[in-house]
Amino acid sequence: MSPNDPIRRQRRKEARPSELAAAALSLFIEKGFAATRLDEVAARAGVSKGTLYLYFDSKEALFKAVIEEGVVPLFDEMEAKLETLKDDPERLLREILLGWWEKVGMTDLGGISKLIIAEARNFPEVASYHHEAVIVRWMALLGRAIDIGIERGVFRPLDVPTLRQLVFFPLLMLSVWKNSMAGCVAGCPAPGLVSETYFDTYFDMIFRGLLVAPREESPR
Amino acid sequence: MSPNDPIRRQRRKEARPSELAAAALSLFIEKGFAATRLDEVAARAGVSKGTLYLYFDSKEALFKAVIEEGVVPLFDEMEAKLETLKDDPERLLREILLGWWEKVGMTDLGGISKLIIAEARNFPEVASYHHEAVIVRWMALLGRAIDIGIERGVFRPLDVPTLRQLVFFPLLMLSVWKNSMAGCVAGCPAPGLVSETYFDTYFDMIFRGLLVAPREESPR
DNA sequence: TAAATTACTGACCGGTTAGTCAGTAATTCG
DNA sequence: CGAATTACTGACTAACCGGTCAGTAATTTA
Repeated sequence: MSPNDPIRRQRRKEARPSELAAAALSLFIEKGFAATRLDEVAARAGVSKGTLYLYFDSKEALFKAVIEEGVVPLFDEMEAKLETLKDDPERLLREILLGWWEKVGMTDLGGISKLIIAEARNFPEVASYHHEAVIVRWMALLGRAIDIGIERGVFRPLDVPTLRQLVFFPLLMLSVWKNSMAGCVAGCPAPGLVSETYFDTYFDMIFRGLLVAPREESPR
Repeated sequence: MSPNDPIRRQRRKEARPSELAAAALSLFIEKGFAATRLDEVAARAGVSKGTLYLYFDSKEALFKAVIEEGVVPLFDEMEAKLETLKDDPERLLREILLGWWEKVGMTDLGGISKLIIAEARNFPEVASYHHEAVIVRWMALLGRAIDIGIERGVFRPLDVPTLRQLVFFPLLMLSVWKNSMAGCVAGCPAPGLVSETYFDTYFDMIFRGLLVAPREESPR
C-alpha cells in the first residue's frame, strides 16, 4: 500500500502451503467447509486463487492438509507424558486431559473437531482419515492411562472404552460448543475462557467416580 | 403409479408444511444445511420446489421451522416429570437424562443438535433462537433437578451450572457423534444402539460424584 | 544484461442451485 | 354444469463458485 511500492508481488514457495492451510482453518471454522469460498481462503493468505491450486489439488485436499498440519504433530508430546508419569495415574490422567485442553480444546485446533462433526457425512474419506489419524490414537492414549490406573489398583475396574468417553466428552463438548456458538449467543464466552470452577468440579466428579479410595473432600 | 391413475396430484394444504419440515430434517441431518438442495427436499416430501416456496419464504425459514416443530413440543412432558418425582432426586435426574436420550438423543431429533453446532456461525439468528427456545429451557430443567437434590441434602453442593454440563455433555456428545459419524467410520454403530454398559458406567460415575453418601458398589 | 525458469495472477468457463412466475389442474361455489 | 378459486407445477434465470490456463513478473542462470 505504500505509494512507492504499489503492487509488488512476492515469491515465497516455502511459506505458502502453511499460510494457506492456516487461512483455510480459520475460515472453515467460521463458516464450515461448504460455505467457505476458495477465493476467500486465497485472499486471507494474501495470494490469488490460482496460487492455491499450485499447492493443493482440490478443496478436499486442502481440508485434509489442514488436519494433517494442525493435529497430528501434537501426539508425540502427549505420548511422552505417558511414560514419565506412569507411577501416579491420577496425576497422569489429569495432565493428559489438561494438556489436550491447552493444546487443542482452547485453541483454534479445537475448531477441527467441530469441523469434522459438521462435515463427516459429506466427506466420509476425510472423516475416516481423521478418525484413524487422530481419534483412534487419542482414545488409545486415554485408554492406556486409565488401564495403568486400574492395573495399579488406583482406579476402579470399570469398562475402559466407556470410561475414556465419559472422561473426555465433557472437554470435547465444551470445545466444540465454544467453537460453534461463541459470538452467536449471549453468555457464551470466547473459546479460551473457562472458569476455574469448571475444571475443579470436573476433576472432582471424575476422580470421585474413578478412584478406588477417593481422597477426603477438599476443604471449602 | 397405477395404470389408471397416472399423474393424479393432490391438494393437501394442511399436511404440506410438516411433511416438508420432516423431509428437510432428514436431509439436513444427512448432508448438512448448505449441501441440501431444495429440489431434493421437495421431492422427498412428494411435491415440487414451487410448493415449498408457498409455505416457506426461504431456505433459512425452513431451517427454523424444522427446529420449531421438532424439539419445542417435548418440553411440557419433561417438565411434568419434575413435579412427580420431587422426592427422589436421584431417580428424578436419572429419568430426565434417560428421557432425553429416548426422546431426542437416540432419535432423528438428536441430529438437530449436530445441525446447530455445524451451522451456528452461518445462521446466528437461527442459533440464537434455538438457544433461547431449547438450550436455555433444557438447562434450566436440569439445573432445577440438581438443585432439588442439593436442597434435600442428597447431592453434594457443587457448582450447579458446571454440574449440569458435566452430567449432560456425555449424552449430548454421544448423540452428536453418532449423528455425524454413523456410516462413515467403521466401528461406529447406528444412533439408536448404545450398550447397556455405557449407561451403567455413566450413571455410576455421575452418582458417585453427585451423591453425598454413595450407595455401596453394585456386586459384579 | 539477456535468456530461461517458475511462482504467481485473474479473467474465464461450466455446472450447480436458490428463488420466480406464468400456467395447470384439483376443488369449491353459484 | 360452468365459473371462480387456489394448491400446485416445472421451466427458467441470475448468481455463485470450484477449477483452469494463458499470460505476467520475479528470480536465477549464463
